[in-house]
Parts: sequence; C-alpha cells; structure tokens
Amino acid sequence: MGIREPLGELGCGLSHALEVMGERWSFLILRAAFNGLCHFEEFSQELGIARNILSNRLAKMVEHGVLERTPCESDRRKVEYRLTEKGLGLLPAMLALRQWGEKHADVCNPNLVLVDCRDGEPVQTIGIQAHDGRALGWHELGWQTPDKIGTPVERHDGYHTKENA
Amino acid sequence: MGIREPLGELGCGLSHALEVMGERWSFLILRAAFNGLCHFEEFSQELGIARNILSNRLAKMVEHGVLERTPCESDRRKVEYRLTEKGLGLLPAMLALRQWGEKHADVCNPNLVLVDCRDGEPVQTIGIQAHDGRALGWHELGWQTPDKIGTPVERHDGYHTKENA
DNA sequence: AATAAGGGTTGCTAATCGAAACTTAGACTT
DNA sequence: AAGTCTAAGTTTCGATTAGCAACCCTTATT
Repeated sequence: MGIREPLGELGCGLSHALEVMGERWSFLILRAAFNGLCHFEEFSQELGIARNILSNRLAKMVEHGVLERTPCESDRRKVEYRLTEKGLGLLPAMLALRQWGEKHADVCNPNLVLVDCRDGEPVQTIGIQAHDGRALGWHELGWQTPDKIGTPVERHDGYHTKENA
Repeated sequence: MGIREPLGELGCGLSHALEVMGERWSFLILRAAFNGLCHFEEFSQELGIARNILSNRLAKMVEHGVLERTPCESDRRKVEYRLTEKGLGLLPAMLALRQWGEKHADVCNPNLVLVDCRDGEPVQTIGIQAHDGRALGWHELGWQTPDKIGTPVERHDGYHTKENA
C-alpha cells in the first residue's frame, strides 16, 4: 500500500468545503441561487425551509463568501443574495453530486437537462481527468507528495484488486 | 429569462444525493473509505467521531448502497465496510468539493496531491465540459427539455450580465 | 476459564431544527 | 398622517439529532 492521506487533522479542503456547505439546506439554497432566485421570500417559498434556518444559512453563506448580500436599489425593503465568484465555483461540485443522484435515484425526473446553450447539447458527465484529458477511475489514481510529482505511483490500496488477501 | 428548474418538488438528483450523503459525517467517512479504511475502529479513531453516530452513518450508507458490509473471513469479530461501485461513483463529487475547498481555504495543506499513478502527474481541476470537451462556465449553460435537445438556448438569467436592470 | 478486541447499543445531556408568532423597516393608499 | 402591506428577519418553544460515556455481545487469544 502506497501513501495514504492524513485523515487525523481532517485538514484537507474537504473539511473546509463541508464547513461552508455541509449543513442541511446549504446545497439546496445554492441550487436555488443558481436558478436565479435571490430574495429571501423566494428561497423561503420555493424550498419550504423554515425561515430561521434560511436566515441562518444565508448569513453563513454570506459570511463564507459564497453569496453576496446587497440591499436592493429600487426597493429598500428587499435584499438581494447573489452568487459570488467563489459561489459560482461550486457548480462543478453541485453538478457532480446531482449527476450521481440522478444516476442512482429510484425515481428521477430528467425533464430538464443541463446543456451548452450555444448548441443545446447536454454537458458531459463530470469525471476525473489526467493532465492530458484521459478519463481516470479510482484505481488509476494515487496520492503523491508535491516534491515527487511526475514520478509514477504504485496503487495505494487494494480496492478492486483481489490480489491482496 | 429562459427555462428554470422546477425547484418546488426538490425532485432532482441533488435531493437524492443529499439524502444519502448530506448528513454531518457522511462525506468524511466516504473520504476515509477512499483512503482504504474499512473497519469500524479505524473510522472511529481516524475521524474522532462518536461511535453511535458512526454506527448510524455506516448503516445508512450501507442501506443506500454506498458501502458494502461484509463480516471478515479471517477474524469473525471484524466487519469490512467497502465502497461499492455506487460509492466509487461519488469520487468526482467529492474531489470537486475538495478542490473547491482547497482553493478557497485560508489554511491549506497541499502536502498530498491526487495524481494519475501511471505518470505521477496531478489530475485536472474538475470542471464542466461540453460534449466536445470545451470547458463551460455557468453563463454558457442553460436548461433544456429532453425533446428540444440540440437547439440552442438563450441565457436563462442575468447572472454576471449587467445588461438587465 | 479468563482476558481482551471488534462492533456495536443504551442513556443521558447539549446543540440544532422546524413551525408559527412576533418585530422592524420601508413602500403604497387614501 | 394614518393605516395597510410586504420583505426580511427574530423569538419562542417543542421535536430531532449529535455527542459522550458506559455497557453488552460475540469472537479470538492466553
């Protein structure tokens, strides 16, 4: 077995991502934001989320720079929550999660498909690619220290390779 | 504004994915599993998670087919939790999340990098691609009904296009 | 038989969620 | 200017859930 991640500190990017987006409604709020919703009432009605939780989540997402909160110019009662660049950067993660869910859900409504708007063709299923664009599966991946990048790695564990009893 | 997803029912794959993986420790358990951990005590010690919660999460992930629970042959006290194909399918989502977290975390320890083990080169940052492989940003995407696939879409909202006050 | 290890379950407390009522500030009407 | 309405939250309080510690059951090991 090759190199293994240090899980102890939990200190990889995943922990940070989960800290920001790991709570119950965060991803659904994000999805709503990607669909153009930006007012408190819109989120509240579309998601059916409790108002205090919504308030809490929006505040946290603003605090972490995923959303930007700006009082509305035209009507000062209203507030706009809009995705920042950081928030927009979550699209691949959300889509990957969504594609996984669609693939494995019992009931699924593929009544809308995400497409390239230039030609209307569906986007690809999100996957992991090597630097040259080859699609990579888990058994073709390994962990490497930054100083040894560029040197091949033997497989780091025995997943799906029966040869190690 | 073009087509918008029906958010009401929450019935997209994202809901299903979150139902399976949306709880507090699920993704960290998944990460540990990807790192080769497969015993209860290993998860418990590495993650520092409470035993009842761990038990609960593992059971749920097994129930949803992300992990497979098999009593160990050699030592009947032990149980092995291993990723199924469905579980392995979460890797792109997890990596996308992780890459996002690494990009935006204040403190970050890039002491290990995920590489293609054939040549030791880092994998690409996960992104969304058109059918021909072009990288796509949010403003180049749109929702389309299955019957109209192949016909271009006008942009569905005004994110980052100042032209719609 | 005695001891220990692996994989849980049970009780109990602290934190979090959720529904509904309440508050505050800004528009809109008359 | 008073009254009403709307948007965006807070507060309150009962219902869940997380987390800790201790206990239990089965299977090795000595």
